[in-house]
Amino acid sequence: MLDINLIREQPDRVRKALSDRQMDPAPVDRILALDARRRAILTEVEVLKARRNTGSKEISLEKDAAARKTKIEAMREVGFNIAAFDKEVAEIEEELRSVAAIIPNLPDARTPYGKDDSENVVLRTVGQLPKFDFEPKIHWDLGPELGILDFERGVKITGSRFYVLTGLGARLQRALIAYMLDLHNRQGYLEQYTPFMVKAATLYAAGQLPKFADNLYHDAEEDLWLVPTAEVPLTGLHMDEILEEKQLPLQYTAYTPCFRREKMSAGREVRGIKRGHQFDKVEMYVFCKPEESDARLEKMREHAEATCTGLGLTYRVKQLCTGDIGFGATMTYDIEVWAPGLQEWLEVSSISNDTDFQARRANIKYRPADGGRTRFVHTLNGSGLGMPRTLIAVLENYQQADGSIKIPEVLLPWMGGVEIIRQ
RNA sequence: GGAGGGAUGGCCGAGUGGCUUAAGGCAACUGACUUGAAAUCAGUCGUGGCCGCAAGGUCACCGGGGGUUCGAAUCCCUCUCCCUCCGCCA
Repeated sequence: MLDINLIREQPDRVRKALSDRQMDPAPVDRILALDARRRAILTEVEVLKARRNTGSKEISLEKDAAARKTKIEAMREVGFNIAAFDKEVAEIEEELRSVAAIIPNLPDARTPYGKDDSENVVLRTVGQLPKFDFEPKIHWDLGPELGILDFERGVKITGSRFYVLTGLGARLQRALIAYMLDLHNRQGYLEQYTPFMVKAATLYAAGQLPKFADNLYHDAEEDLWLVPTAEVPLTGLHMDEILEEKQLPLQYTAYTPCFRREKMSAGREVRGIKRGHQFDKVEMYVFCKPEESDARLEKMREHAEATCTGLGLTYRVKQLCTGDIGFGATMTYDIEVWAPGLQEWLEVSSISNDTDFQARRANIKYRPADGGRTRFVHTLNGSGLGMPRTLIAVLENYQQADGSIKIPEVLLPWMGGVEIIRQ
């Protein structure tokens, strides 16, 4: 949610942001019209309400029955007018909310212009592309051959795009999750275990609703939604709270499964475990003071990079362009790891500064230590790496000529003595 | 799932139709007294909208939404959450 004052005072800036994001700027004009009408009515109706307040008080003091009756009649008339205005204001505010709810955040000035993901900018590549003295296999061959990845049974019990990790495959993923959570704990993030189902208000707060309802799983009977990312419950933790400045920054990490209904075209990118309706992820999330969010974004990027470095994976850092940054984001870094089997870069992490966008929707403020007016906090989110893709990278990078997988050293503490996954 | 009881400011807690612009207490902050602190005294002490350069004015908010009324924290309907008991249950 943008500040209505900002839209009112700098509509051209908002229009430009929308067109930079390849969106229609027309809603800005609708908002301006609704806002002007709303304020005009408010000034009128408030005069009436003030009159009603004093009038009602006079009635309570009026001893003469006839005079009392006259006054009540007059006030009844005022009441009708108030009700009519109130109704109109309510309608305007509802439309204002629904239009404003689909306006994305303003891209940061440093976010490069670009029409879509093809214009994202590679900032740097860390590590060398690994060389193999054999033809590296793709994870969808490696996994089943080792008996740690079972596509057929996933399809049998649930359907297309679902798979089962078996034995050391499941354990390897659990090791990755534990490794990331422990690393983020050391980096200063407080671990959270949250519900995986949330109510609509929580999704709205994080910016997922109303715009992305199509991508979410919803239980109609209980009116609960499955989380598409831990970012949603983590944002919700402090909904409708006023924090003290000394509490900030609040840094959280959480593991959750993520559920996404996105319509995926059959035949394209369907193979393997790269993209599914259910995947696991460890997330980082920060609530901080506005003046700190710039620096926190860089810190969080470093923390995500450390995850890759620890695993010994070659990766590159991209800066997303205006046409590709997320709905609530002002600036976003993506981290992609190299998958030598697939021969492609896999997006495993996305780190964004949402500034006060989510905080407005979630109504999360803080009280400055000097006692000044409350202000909205800034929020940042970043994947500590998405699981199936990281798993792909580990399998494909650590494969050996005989088809076995060497376990990365940082994962050994959770592998129960297993150092190599063999057939 | 069934029966009953609740939800008031940071916290506790009064308040069942109009001198309530929500009593009182605690906590916090400011000042006075004090060498300093404690105690005491005085004051301040919620969030947001609208108008205004400002000072200030005004409106709304007593879990959410709706209704009755000239007037609602208070009455009615409804939803959510919490507590007690019963049932079921990993």
